[in-house]
Amino acid sequence: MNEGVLANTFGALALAASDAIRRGARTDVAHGGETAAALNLVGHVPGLRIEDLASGLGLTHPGTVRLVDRLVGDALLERRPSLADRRAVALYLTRAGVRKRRTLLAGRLSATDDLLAPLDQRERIALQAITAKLLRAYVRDEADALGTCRYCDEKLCTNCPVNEALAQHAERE
Amino acid sequence: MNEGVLANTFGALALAASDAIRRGARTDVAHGGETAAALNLVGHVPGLRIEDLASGLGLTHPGTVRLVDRLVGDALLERRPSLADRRAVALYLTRAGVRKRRTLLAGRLSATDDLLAPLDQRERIALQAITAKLLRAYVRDEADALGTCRYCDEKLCTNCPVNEALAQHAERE
DNA sequence: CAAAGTGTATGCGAAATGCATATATATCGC
DNA sequence: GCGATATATATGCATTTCGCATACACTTTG
Repeated sequence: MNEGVLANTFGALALAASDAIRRGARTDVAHGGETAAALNLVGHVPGLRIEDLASGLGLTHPGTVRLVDRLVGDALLERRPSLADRRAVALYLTRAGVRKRRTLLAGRLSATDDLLAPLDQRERIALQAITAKLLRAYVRDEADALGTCRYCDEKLCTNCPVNEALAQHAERE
Repeated sequence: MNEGVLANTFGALALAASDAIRRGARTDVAHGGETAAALNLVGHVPGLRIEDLASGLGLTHPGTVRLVDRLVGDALLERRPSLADRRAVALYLTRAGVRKRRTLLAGRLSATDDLLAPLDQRERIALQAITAKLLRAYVRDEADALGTCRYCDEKLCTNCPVNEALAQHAERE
């Protein structure tokens, strides 16, 4: 079998899935770009600093500051002083932010579920094994993890690479 | 196995793949957004009208007109009068556009190949079957096909849904 | 304690896109 | 065949998101 065929087909499917995820996020959050992902990441890692959020989102620091401004303006996000470093801010979801994130994650899950609906049980098991293998190989450091999993629901992630990277990070300290 | 786990992991992997594809496109084309996808679609469907390009890209018509302006400004795209309908414009790649598209497709292929590198032959065969099944179920009409396959290389697509949809469309006429 | 480094914020501008609208051509009903 | 409606493209204007350059506060290091 020609190798490129798999890469091409898989790329198309990945694009379709990511489109569906972004479409849902856009209707839920009232801001475009990476705003929804930011909300989700802060929910996953409470107390996250803006600098780390920026690297997870793949944005510049100033861009992320403005993005945080938008979410704070919507009362979904809260800046608190960081205890460890008085320069930094610790980001937390407000109660409304927590609710919004639940909506967001539910929408993403249902969109992805719809896409996967045609698969039978055998295929699901095979795809799960392949997907886990690829994701694990792809994610190398903490920034990768935050970026790749910026729309993830950590409750649905066995051996979540983000949590793993954060744990390794904590061990180093 | 909890169903959400597969959807969550697959969503993360799809996002990673789509990020990689877009990153490559961004470095190759000098314009962001859907510009690279437009270049690719016109290469796939020479003579495409702006209206159909817009639906494939998921943009409004005016947005697409401006996008075409950019590519024409770069001498990658050419507007020609449509023979069938004198209101319409038929879009074609210039020679430079053809070259650019080749670069674009090569980059996409290598990025996706890298992502899939950890898989052995058995896994590749399984993933190919699953991917083809999902893609076929997902793509319903011509607009879907243009959108989902807007970064595809039609040479690497067995039973390409775009070509199939276009063929059905031609039959209806 | 001074100097360099790090985290955040702001002024300014650029790029991509949408909405409203104008114009040319096509199609449909009568 | 002609007028009304629909369709394809284009343009003026505004908005949103984001980057670059820079300023300021705090931390770390020598």
